Amino acid sequence: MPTLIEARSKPRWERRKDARPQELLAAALDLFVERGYAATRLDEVAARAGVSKGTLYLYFENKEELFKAVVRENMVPPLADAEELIDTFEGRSSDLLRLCIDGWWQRIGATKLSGISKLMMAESGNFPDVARFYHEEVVSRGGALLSRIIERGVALDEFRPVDTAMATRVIIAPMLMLTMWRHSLHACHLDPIDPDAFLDCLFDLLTRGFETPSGRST
Amino acid sequence: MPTLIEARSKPRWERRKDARPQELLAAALDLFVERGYAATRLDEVAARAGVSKGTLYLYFENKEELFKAVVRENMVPPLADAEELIDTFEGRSSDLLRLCIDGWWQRIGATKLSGISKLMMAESGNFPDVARFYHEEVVSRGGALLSRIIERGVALDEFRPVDTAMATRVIIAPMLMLTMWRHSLHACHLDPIDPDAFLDCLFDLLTRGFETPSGRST
DNA sequence: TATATTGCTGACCCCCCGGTTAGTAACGCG
DNA sequence: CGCGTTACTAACCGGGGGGTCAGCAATATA
Repeated sequence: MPTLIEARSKPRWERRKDARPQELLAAALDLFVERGYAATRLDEVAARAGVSKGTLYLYFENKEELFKAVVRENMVPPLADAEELIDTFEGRSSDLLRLCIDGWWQRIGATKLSGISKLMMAESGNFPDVARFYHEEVVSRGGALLSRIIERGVALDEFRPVDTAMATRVIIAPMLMLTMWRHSLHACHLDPIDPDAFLDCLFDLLTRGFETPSGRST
Repeated sequence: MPTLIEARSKPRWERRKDARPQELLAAALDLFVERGYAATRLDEVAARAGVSKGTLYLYFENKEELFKAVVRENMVPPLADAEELIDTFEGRSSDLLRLCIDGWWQRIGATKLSGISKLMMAESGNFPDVARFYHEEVVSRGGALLSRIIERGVALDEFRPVDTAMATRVIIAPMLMLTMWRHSLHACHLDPIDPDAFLDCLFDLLTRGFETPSGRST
């Protein structure tokens, strides 16, 4: 209950047209990650951003467009950076692979952004339009990125020749799975897992599996 | 619109107390897998089982109990069989591992049952009670099962000594991930994947990664 | 055929949520 | 200070879904 003085000094709300979109996107990211796509209430997104639901609709057409904006804002930039890295990297392919895995972990896996991957795996079936968008913007680009690393390794005779598409998936699977665990059972304090140890174990397994019979790459 | 004759010969509904639970469970399994937990409508479950929603509530307390019954009916028996197999198996541990992976694929991974795993990964965060139940009944038992195989391999000097808990997860992750793909993006006709090739690739990687320096296990 | 039993129905309650809009209050400008 | 513009709010709408229950109709029994 505001006193008369507070009521005079502070308006009930402010006009901050420029700041709203970012604040709404941040609130939306938090809630999409916490609850998933379907379970996120736009009322709540607006409230967390300090505005009413009506305001949200001034800046975003609907729930789906809000989600797309969240993805574009957060998931796409790291991908672009990784593409840049691969273009310019000089050195052993296994080092490049490790660099990308660690980079992914630091910028996505370990952050709340990983919740977006989990959300898409979980709900894409119920929202095919969103799924298609996410596949184009994120999945296919991320996959292409890993494939290039493997092909680079094979071309330079650092990796034995493998089915690139399949190897890509075998690498991605445990990484995505790690985030799934952290966002599902792990979130209920069940089955805690040490991410660094897991990634070490994975990378160890991969280098042993990919290395050419002739020369060790680690 | 039933004619008079049809109306006379066929009652509008039948009393089939014994058959209802199974039919409801089958319908529920289908819909939980198709849509997920939250998005499954009990009206629709009842309709698919050929009864009204009220009838569903005669046989199951509520949505959560219905889901638990589906899990108990479908997921638990295969686990019990696998435990039996491990108890009695005599032979190389890598063969036992492959047997269990293939068995899982045939009885769960390749069937709609895999949708239950996917569903739990996707929604356990929003339904902690269900998550706890699923963890106790399925996750912990399945993990223990794999751990026993690895420990057996290490004890018989077939596998190099590894962190059992971590190795268990590294094995399970791609398997679960395979089912996730099949139920999410794959369901939208994006990124098709060949499961057998994927499992072969995984098993190949695992045997290379686990084998002792001294003797090959394949 | 008459009666008792009970498996089953379908309408109903109540809350929730995506999306809309009439009106209001903050603020720039003269 | 007063006025016009507009960013913002709050109340509202419509459809949907979990859960309930009074009553009915299918069967068992005689």
